[in-house]
Amino acid sequence: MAAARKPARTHAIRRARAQRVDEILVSARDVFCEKGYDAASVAEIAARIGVVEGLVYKYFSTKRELLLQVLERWYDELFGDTERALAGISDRRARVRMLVRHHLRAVRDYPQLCKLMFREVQGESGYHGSSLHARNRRYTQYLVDEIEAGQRDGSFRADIPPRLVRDLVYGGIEHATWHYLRGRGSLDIDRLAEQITSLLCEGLLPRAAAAMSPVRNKPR
Amino acid sequence: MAAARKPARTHAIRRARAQRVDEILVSARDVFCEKGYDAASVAEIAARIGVVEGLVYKYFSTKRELLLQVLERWYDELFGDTERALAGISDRRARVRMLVRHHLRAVRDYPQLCKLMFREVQGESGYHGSSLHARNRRYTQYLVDEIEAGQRDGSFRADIPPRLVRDLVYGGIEHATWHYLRGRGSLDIDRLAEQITSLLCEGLLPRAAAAMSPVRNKPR
Amino acid sequence: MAAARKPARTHAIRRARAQRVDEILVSARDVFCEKGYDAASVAEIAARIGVVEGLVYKYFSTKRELLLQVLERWYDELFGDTERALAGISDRRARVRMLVRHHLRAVRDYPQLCKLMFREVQGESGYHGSSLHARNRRYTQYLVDEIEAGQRDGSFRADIPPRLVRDLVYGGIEHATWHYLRGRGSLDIDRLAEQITSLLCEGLLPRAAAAMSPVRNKPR
Amino acid sequence: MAAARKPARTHAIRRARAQRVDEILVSARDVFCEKGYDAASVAEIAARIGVVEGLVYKYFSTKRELLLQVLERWYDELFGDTERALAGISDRRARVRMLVRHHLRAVRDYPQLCKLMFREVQGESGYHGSSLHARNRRYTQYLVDEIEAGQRDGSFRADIPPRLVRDLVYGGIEHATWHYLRGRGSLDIDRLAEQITSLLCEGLLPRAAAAMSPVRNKPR
DNA sequence: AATGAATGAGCGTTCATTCAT
DNA sequence: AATGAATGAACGCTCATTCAT
Repeated sequence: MAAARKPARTHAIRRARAQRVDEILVSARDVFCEKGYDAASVAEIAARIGVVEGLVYKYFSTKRELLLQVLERWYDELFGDTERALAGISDRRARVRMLVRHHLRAVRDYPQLCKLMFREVQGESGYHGSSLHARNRRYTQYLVDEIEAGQRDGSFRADIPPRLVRDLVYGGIEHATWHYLRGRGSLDIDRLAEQITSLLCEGLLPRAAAAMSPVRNKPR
Repeated sequence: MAAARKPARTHAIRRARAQRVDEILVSARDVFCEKGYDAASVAEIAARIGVVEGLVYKYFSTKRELLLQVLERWYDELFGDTERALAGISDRRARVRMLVRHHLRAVRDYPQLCKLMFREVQGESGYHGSSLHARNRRYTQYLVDEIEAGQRDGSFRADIPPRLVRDLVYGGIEHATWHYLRGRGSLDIDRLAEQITSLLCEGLLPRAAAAMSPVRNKPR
Repeated sequence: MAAARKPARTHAIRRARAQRVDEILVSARDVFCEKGYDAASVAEIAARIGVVEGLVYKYFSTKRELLLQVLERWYDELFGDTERALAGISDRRARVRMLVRHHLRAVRDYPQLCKLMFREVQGESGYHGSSLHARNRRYTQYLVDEIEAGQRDGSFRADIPPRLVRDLVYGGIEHATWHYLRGRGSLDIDRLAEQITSLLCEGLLPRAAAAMSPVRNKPR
Repeated sequence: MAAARKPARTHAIRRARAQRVDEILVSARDVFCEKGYDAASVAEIAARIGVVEGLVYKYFSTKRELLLQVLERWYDELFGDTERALAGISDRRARVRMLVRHHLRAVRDYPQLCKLMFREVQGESGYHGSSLHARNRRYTQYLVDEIEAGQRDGSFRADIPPRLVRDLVYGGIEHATWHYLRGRGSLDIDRLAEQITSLLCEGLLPRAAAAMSPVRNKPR
């Protein structure tokens, strides 16, 4: 009888375990977002879900591991969103705008997670080649792919490295969001997405088109 | 009552106040850059110049004050460079390129100082209105001024907020530098400056000109 | 980012929370009494019970909190003693003598706790209205009540503020104990209690009685 | 010529030295009073008179020495005041009242100096037998002498140790002043002096007089 | 699976004191 | 006589991590 029940029990345990992991990750995300990595304490992460510090270490070997998994989960959510959003859009510029818009939304919703990525994880030893790194590359690759495709079919000029465009977009959004969030204005995502897309896409027009109206500087 | 403190015995080489302050600031800049603010310890900053922790506090009231002054010095150096570089250039696009180029150089030399500004200082209470804030505004204002002047004389389209351009430039450079420094390629500052300038300036062309050649997306 | 902390290896004997709290409070009381508040170090309080500094902070948020709780416990012990001692005594003078006697004993046993109250706690911001303040009021009120009752029923003169009597008793005992403890004589509590009581109660005779035999000073 | 000037110069130097000592002691008294001993820093004491920490150590070997000398000076001032005040008063009770009144004034004017004596100095090793101890004994002896004289000539009962009276007075005043200073009421020195004197002196009536009207306690 | 007592290393900061100049 | 640079030993407090129960 005991043998017969085993699979069910194992399954239940596995489910319980998964739930705990979820709980902890949600709590960790909240605390990391509110306080940043250093100021967040494992004690608080545990306390918020009514458990004890030690238990967290049953599921995650270190505080850092916890941070990494929080961020991995976040990327995994973003992937789904992004792919659903791109589906059915074929116009290049519209696709770019959609990617920009999605990232803006992501940053608005969890600005701190972005910060954590950039502040605490990237560039630390061990990041390069990690599964988080892979997710980050995959995430930003959507935009790079779009630019490259445009360059291949001639709708974008080819003398700008696609990765530079990616950096301007993600770096720019980081700064822009920061300023808006801390500043007086609210963040108008659609407007901002259009402005960024417009600015970059028109800058990316092939020279032939751009050459027709060179920048003429007035004397100062 | 506090226990009586015991006397000092051996002394490091005496230095004039200003020299020590300089030494400490240089050491602090190095350590902050290598480890970030939190992980940097005042003890290490002191040890690197063969001095005892307490002495640092004779010249700087807190660790944070030390960070702030490191950053202020950095800005002060940048101002001189920037103004010398702009002098004598009147062509708008050349001025923009120069600003981009200078910032690229600054970030390449001390990529972490940017990060410190962005991560540790901006948005913390007390930053707004501080002399560091003033320096930061002044520094980033160079570019904003250039864009606004272009918008006023009609050489730049007016439907893009100048501050967005600034954010794309500074945020983008931060990401680009970061990627290049950590990645495989070396950083070709002149080339990168030209690419960024070209991309943005052409994206900033007045609509009338741009409207003549709308982006036509090829089907994927 | 903070450097990773290294693990613990050897552990002191585990104790139930309440027991540890007790142990710590006893140790704290001893060290505070021996050295005073400032010179007492949390490290020593911990070391005396074979425990590490940090553990103290698991149970008490600050050193000051520790002091406060030591004093609260002391008052709580005193209340029990005092009330048991007063029960069944109805003679006013006997009640006063009992209160004096009890305080003398308290001060003899822990002369420094009085001092700590008076020096470190009273008059500090946050004391007024605290639970320690409440205990202090309750404790000294016993005597004030007795004096007031005597004034109401005419057995004590009414032109002396009861609080002055209280101050003379508690302040006087503090000094007297101090001198005796540090001086040559031992502290004969019963005798001293009788002397103080006699001195004050007879000084509290209604004017009518005292007026009959005014103090006649001999010329010097 | 140089030889001839020597005495004058020596004298000038001695004067200058004495002035410095005075300056430092005044500054030290102020800072000790404002902050207490531990919280006072030698740096601040020096800064207030526009000199440098090191100079203080030219004149006083330690911070503690500074405290001791501040207190000695204070006692020396009090002696003069007290003796001038007592001169010409022969009535015993009036003399007691005057002593009480003078101490009340001293405590009102420099309550912190009293505190320092009691908190930081008395009972510390080295106090016993020190010149400060001598001054303290001399100061409180005035009152003890008065009581003893009264006991000798029969105007005070002899079964109360004069030192107990002294402790009640000085301890009581400490508490009373503390309460009044921190409390709502202002300190009416003359009234308080009269109340204390009256309470104690009438309590000190020879048994014969007091025995005529024993305290009759009403049943509670 | 969960608890929670315990560790230990570290950090920012203060300050009495010394001594070269 | 005066300066002020430098020391060094604490101290209060925090927290990731371990492990007995």
